[in-house]
Amino acid sequence: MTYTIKDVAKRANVSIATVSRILNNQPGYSEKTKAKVLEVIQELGYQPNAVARGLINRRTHTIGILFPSLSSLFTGKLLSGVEKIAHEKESSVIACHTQSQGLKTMKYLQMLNEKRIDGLIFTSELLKEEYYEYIKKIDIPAVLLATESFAFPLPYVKVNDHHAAYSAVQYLIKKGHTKIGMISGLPTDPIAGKPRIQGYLQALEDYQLEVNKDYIARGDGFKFGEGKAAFKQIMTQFPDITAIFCASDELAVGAISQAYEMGIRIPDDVSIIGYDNLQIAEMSVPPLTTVAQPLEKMGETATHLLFKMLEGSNDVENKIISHQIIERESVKALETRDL
Amino acid sequence: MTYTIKDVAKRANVSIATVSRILNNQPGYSEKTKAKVLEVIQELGYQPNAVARGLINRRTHTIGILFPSLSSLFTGKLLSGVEKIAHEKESSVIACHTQSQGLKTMKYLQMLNEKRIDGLIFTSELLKEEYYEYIKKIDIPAVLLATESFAFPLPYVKVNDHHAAYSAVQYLIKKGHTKIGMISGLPTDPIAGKPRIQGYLQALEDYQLEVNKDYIARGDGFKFGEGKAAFKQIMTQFPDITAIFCASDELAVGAISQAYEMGIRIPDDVSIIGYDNLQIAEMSVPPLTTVAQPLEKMGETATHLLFKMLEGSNDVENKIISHQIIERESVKALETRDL
DNA sequence: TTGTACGCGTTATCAT
DNA sequence: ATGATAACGCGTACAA
Repeated sequence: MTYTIKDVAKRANVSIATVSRILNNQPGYSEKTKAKVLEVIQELGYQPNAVARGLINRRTHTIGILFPSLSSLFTGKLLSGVEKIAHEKESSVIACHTQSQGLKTMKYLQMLNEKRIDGLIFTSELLKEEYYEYIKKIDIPAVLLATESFAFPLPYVKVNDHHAAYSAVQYLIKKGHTKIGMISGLPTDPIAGKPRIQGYLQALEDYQLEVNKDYIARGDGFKFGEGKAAFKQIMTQFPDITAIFCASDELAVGAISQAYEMGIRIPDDVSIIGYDNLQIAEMSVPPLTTVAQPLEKMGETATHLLFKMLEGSNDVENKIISHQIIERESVKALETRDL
Repeated sequence: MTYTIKDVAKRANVSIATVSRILNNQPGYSEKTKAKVLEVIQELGYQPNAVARGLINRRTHTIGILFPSLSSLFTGKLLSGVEKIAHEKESSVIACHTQSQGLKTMKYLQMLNEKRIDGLIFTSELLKEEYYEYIKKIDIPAVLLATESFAFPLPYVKVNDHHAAYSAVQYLIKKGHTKIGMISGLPTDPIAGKPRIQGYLQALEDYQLEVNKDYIARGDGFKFGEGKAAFKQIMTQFPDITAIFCASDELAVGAISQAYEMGIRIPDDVSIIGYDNLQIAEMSVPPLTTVAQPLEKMGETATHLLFKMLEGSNDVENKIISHQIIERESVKALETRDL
């Protein structure tokens, strides 16, 4: 049996209005009736119906979050941060899995709209016009997480990919490397592809190192298998490369794995630096040096931002989260250079 | 602007009853009015309010899922499978993060109850009496995923841990190993601790191998760091051990990592077999041989089971999912034995 | 301090 | 084939 506010009212010999007031601690009752009502609530184990509340308050205390993949190593941390803050704000989070498909994404957006979520977090991929138009049409607060949009004005929280990539390559250079390759994502990916490639290029230029476009092996994504393939390709073509910047930790671990198969020693023969600092970074053999995105913190920040919007704040600003080099053992110093 | 059924009705010159009928394709209108109404719906971009629907239908098309951790490698796959089926069933899933804390868990349970979720999935940890009593009290369909309860009658889906552990050790034995250690979780953990230890013990016994309780190094959990520590301990104490069964892939990868630090070669000096088959298993160097739990499939199965319960089916049965040895490169054959 | 009654957006029952 | 209208469980103006 699940009780309603009416049951409580009847049993406590008061009106539902009084019960409601007590529940929402608004003024208008004596301490005595309050005590009585609370007692009855306790007794019955009454729990307010959030659905009814949502209907009348126009607030469901639920937010939605869209991920291209739910099972990637990346997603967990993000979700964890988001859920943490949402929970602090008395809200819950509906996790959706778009598989990067436009159709699925639109369906999820619709479903979330029908459920009247309070706000939306969109993660890790490009915001298509179709999505933006819909979000705008249903007029719901939304923030971008681990992605950004150049075309549409939605606030975002992410690291500066260009800068982070630059830092990684700079680190390699300061360790004395001069022949530096890269395993990248798709250059057509404006979020995680191109900016990292450009950061890499920029660093080489700034330090007057040879830039050879063929030093960049492109994966179709950021996955392990692609890292393996790319490493093989790059190392057979340019065996004199001494260090590689990988655009993701999965790519980097793939490279390490491939190196092992090829009998190439990391970091003795070639140094590897990754990007992300996922759990696998510390678990790899050797442990992976990488530039960290603080994913959990990013999730928290995005959620704080979203709630600020919900509370009607007007100073919603994009947040660039600072990245950081995590030194482990996959990079070897050559003759060190002072720069 | 977000429209209601009233707006549609007015604009189409029909009653809200008719609109509702069309929306739920129930009989009682002409093709002509149907067309007209659909047209208006299109025009306005009307989307039914699921909150109002939930209130009257007593069905929210939302299920809740409780995880001890949201960011573990384990969780993602499980969630992915659950979400997939839920989505097929036109439902969404609220992900909760209990941190294995009783208080938090109870709070989540309450919140989910207030939101009037249709069903609940409880994962990866022991179902306390308090939880069960509450679930029973609010009278909501629930299934256990990657865990089971000996004390309380909730259906579960998981692999047979005892059997899976047995298989792993048997595999080692068939590869010719006779001095086999184990890195385990807590023996007091009735779900993932004890059964795996007993499976290990049983296999040794069945094949008349020496069982030495000290060959078991206990972690406080199943994490990477614990794997490292346990490996160090076990190998310094018993350097003649040739193979180790690890109760999780994280533990196994920790062992491999530690081996690397100690200059012990895997699998040449010692063989390692893991448990889970997470993504890290294929990524490790060398790639990890392990006994696979099909996590995604388990998530799917649990969700199917839950929906069966929702639909009032009475043949809800526990599902034991079959495990499977995934051969990779972390186990070396000694003189092979025919057994 | 307290209660009545309307409305939130639907579905469903009963008329017509 | 269609329309009024009463729920669903709650919050809140208004009245008392």
